[in-house]
Amino acid sequence: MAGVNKVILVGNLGADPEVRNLEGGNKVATLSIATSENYTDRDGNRQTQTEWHRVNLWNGLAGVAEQYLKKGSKVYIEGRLTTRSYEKDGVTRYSTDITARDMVMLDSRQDGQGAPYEAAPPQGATVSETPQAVGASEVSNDDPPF
Amino acid sequence: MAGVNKVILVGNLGADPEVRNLEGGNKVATLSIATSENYTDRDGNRQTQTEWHRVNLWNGLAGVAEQYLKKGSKVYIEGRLTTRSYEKDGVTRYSTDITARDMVMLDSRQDGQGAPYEAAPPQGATVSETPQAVGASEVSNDDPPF
Amino acid sequence: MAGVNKVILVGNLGADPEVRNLEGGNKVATLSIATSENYTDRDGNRQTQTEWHRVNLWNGLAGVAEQYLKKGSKVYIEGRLTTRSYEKDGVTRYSTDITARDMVMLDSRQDGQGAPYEAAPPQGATVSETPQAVGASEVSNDDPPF
Amino acid sequence: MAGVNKVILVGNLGADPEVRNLEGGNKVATLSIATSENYTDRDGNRQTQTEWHRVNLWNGLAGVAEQYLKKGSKVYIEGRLTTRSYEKDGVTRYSTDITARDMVMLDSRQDGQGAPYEAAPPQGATVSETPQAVGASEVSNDDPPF
DNA sequence: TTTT
DNA sequence: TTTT
Repeated sequence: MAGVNKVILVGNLGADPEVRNLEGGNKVATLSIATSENYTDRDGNRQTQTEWHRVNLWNGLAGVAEQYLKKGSKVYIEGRLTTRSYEKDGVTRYSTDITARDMVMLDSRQDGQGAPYEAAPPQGATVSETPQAVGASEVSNDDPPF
Repeated sequence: MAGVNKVILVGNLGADPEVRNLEGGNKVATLSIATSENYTDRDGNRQTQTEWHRVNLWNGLAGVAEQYLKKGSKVYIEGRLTTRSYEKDGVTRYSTDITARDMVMLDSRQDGQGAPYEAAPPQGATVSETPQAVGASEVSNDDPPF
Repeated sequence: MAGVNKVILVGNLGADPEVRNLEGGNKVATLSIATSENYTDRDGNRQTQTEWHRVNLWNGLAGVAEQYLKKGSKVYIEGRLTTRSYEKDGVTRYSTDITARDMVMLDSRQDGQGAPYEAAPPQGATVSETPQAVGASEVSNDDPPF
Repeated sequence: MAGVNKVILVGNLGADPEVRNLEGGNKVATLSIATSENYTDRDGNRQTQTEWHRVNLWNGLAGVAEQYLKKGSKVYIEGRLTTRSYEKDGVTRYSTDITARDMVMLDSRQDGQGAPYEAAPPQGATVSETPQAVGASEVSNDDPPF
């Protein structure tokens, strides 16, 4: 029954995050992320192909995105595919998004012009929806690593 | 500019593969794959959430899918997300698919009723769009491992 | 500073799990997993290359491994690389293991000879070290999906 | 038989790449990459845990590493685990490395002091051991995407 | 040491 | 539409 549904992206935000505070007290941030691949076409010319992805982050991750990400930011995202259906103009339509489970910010702090992030975390800070206490890597101690 | 666009799925086919032979000589197989996750809801009841994924396989991979996969087959898929737009009834609509890069068949041969596959490859046979010659794992020899 | 350290395996157990109950109350199961790749060498002969991996599972995952896995079982493992050093005969030696974060069992129930698992979970049951409540896939409700 | 053996890293080089040109004409570059995770220990203190990984890149990838990477560079690596054994002082020892299949450079060009890269590719350029021609994302054309 |  |  169970399976694996995993997406891994490294790309840049095409716009600032859109953040919504929902009635039930949850927060969701939506990112539009471009992943580009370079390749050489059959005529030998270099081409770039870009895909755009809608990524939803919830609560803790949404707060970090709201605070630290902006248009142009580079991020690593791990999540899962979720397709939802909705009615529009009497037609059923589908939208496929990525729900993030982990995010790593990949921009250098020092690359900013000015001081865009007041309380910026260290470059590359990892944020998980479900924070994990990571113990020592020794198998022989009595401490689980997750 | 370049980035990462990766999808990893383990799930079951909801139907037999749909195979099309294109005019240019290419072959494409489309799979409908379900990935299911079990969880306990806030009332303590076990629930299953299923996502459905459209996966396109090309040429070599398509041929293997056509020959060996059927409704119910369990597979591992690695690929990338591709969103295309199309017009329907004068409205632009979007469809997000997965283009497969690698596939591993996860069914045992012996689970079949009868002998569905005349020339079945070993269970779990890996098929790549771009077959790789894998050398010895010794770093010290003069042989690259890919 | 933060980064990504991820391992994904699909392979078979070379032996039954080794389970230890530690003094602090933790349980650890160690799996020896083979991943095999087929390729054609430069002389055109089919070859198989097998890598062996040591995988450690903790507590909840260890219990599931102890109960349901055995020599020959096929599993999907997601985890991270952990290298530890130890002294042996006055020499510092290193061992690189994988610490599992998720496991999916890939064997069919019906492939058993007899009834090896009294209370076997559904085929492909996913077990996580940190169980996740997964909500609906609707973005528009007020329910976070993780 | 076949399986999956995949490693994904995002981390920084602890030293400049070590490059060797082998007798058979192959080139190999070895990277030492740190992946760090932040967590809160049971006393509520923030801790960082760092793992170090040995990554081997061959030929084309090795050339790119040699030319563009240096101590401190941030990279995304995808590859597979390879364990080799060797004799030292009459004892069999094991070493587990990662053989890279893809690399994405994650540093901004503009972060350099001076002009370290004469012919630097765009930031985040992806390099694969086996370059892939990536076609259009339209399923309906006759062009395979890999 | 697995699997086919 | 799958799987258990």
